Amino acid sequence: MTNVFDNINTKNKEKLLYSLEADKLNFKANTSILSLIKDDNIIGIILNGYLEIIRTDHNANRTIIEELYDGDIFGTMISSLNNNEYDIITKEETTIILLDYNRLINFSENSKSYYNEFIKNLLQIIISKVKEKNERIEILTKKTIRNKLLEYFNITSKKNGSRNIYIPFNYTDLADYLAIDRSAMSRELKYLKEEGIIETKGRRITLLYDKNI
Amino acid sequence: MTNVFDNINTKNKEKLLYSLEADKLNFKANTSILSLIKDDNIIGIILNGYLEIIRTDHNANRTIIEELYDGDIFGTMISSLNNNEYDIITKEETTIILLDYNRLINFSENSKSYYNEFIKNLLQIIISKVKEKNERIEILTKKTIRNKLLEYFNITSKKNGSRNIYIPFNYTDLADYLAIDRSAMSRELKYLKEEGIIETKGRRITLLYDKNI
DNA sequence: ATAACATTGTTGCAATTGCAACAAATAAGA
DNA sequence: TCTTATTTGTTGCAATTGCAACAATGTTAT
Repeated sequence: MTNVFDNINTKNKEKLLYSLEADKLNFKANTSILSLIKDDNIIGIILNGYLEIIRTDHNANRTIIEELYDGDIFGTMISSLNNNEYDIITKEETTIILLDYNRLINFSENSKSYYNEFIKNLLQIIISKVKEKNERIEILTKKTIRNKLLEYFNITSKKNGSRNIYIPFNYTDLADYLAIDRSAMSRELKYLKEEGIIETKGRRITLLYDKNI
Repeated sequence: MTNVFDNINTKNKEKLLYSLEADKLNFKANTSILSLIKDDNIIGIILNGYLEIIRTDHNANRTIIEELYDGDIFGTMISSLNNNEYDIITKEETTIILLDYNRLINFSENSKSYYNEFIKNLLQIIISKVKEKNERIEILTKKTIRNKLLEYFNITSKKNGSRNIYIPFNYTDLADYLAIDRSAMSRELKYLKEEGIIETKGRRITLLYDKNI
């Protein structure tokens, strides 16, 4: 995974942050930092630490939407955080910096190589986010639970180059990711197993069907 | 809308394309150019003309997924085109250029200002695509047709700063965008009208409810 | 103007889904 | 280890949805 500071040495990193007038902020674990990035033009960058984007639904069920680590970026520009169901929380002591996107783009010292590296890294990170979002949309546009599951399996399987999939979250969160009811998903997984289409063992799923259905 | 060549003069544009070894290609109207961008690393740019990303479902119904004009970009990196339901078609005579993303990122003459402007423009365009995709995901994760419609209305209304919405596509395509059955959507719109929640006149919809529901 | 085509509206019906409630199995904490 | 909390499995049932089929309306081309 690309880090925004890849190919930028420590000295240049400091220079860059100084000239961008970036705010560097440190937080204890379990602090909400949502209010800091409500402005659409703010881009946050994790210098070190760990953040989660969380959704709390009307039943007070909390689900993890995204996990963010060193060098990752966040903001309303990148993830939808407008909705009052979302929050963004430090999970350990975390240092972030906040940038104004317009200032970044209109930066006067734009011939500096470290600046241009930084922009390129941003581009890389954002492109990978676009890809993730495309995948999710591809899944969400399927009309039945079965087809959502199979699309998810196909994408994951292709990405890993294996017909064995290890689900990176628990089944409750998977249902949330697929935007379907957990118990209905559980039922559908049972059918898929009974029909010999998949096999499961905990969070490991094996696809038994030929190619992509 | 940002164009990839904003702030780059014609001479530098030519230089840039030359040094990036970009292929410039011209097509008549109604030509499929999908095969040219199957490679994940290819970014296409429209120099002039007009493209559509089309989906043809199993019933041979065709829907427009995206419309792309001068200075816009496309590729599997940006829109999901893997699925064999998709195609990308010129709708008039169109000139495009194809870039290799890795070559672009590892470009040796990376101190040239036009190169860095170009990267910045790419970043801008891609960020706006991320936003669109976030919106769509926000809608698609709603569980009922009614909530999908209302979420779509809220987002559009907020974007336009008006409680009058003009739908930019026909109702058939709207259903497709929301990933719901058209006739079921039609029924739900009828209920919303009957309950005094919205009013419609052709593709103009007026929201009658307080704030966002 | 009229035919041919495309979009929108409508409805019955079957299939799918969400919801609720609870049991069983796992994991985490004291 | 024992207790508590979380996750997973299961099922009946009602609500929602997709599907199909067709009518009505609107659009385009000749």
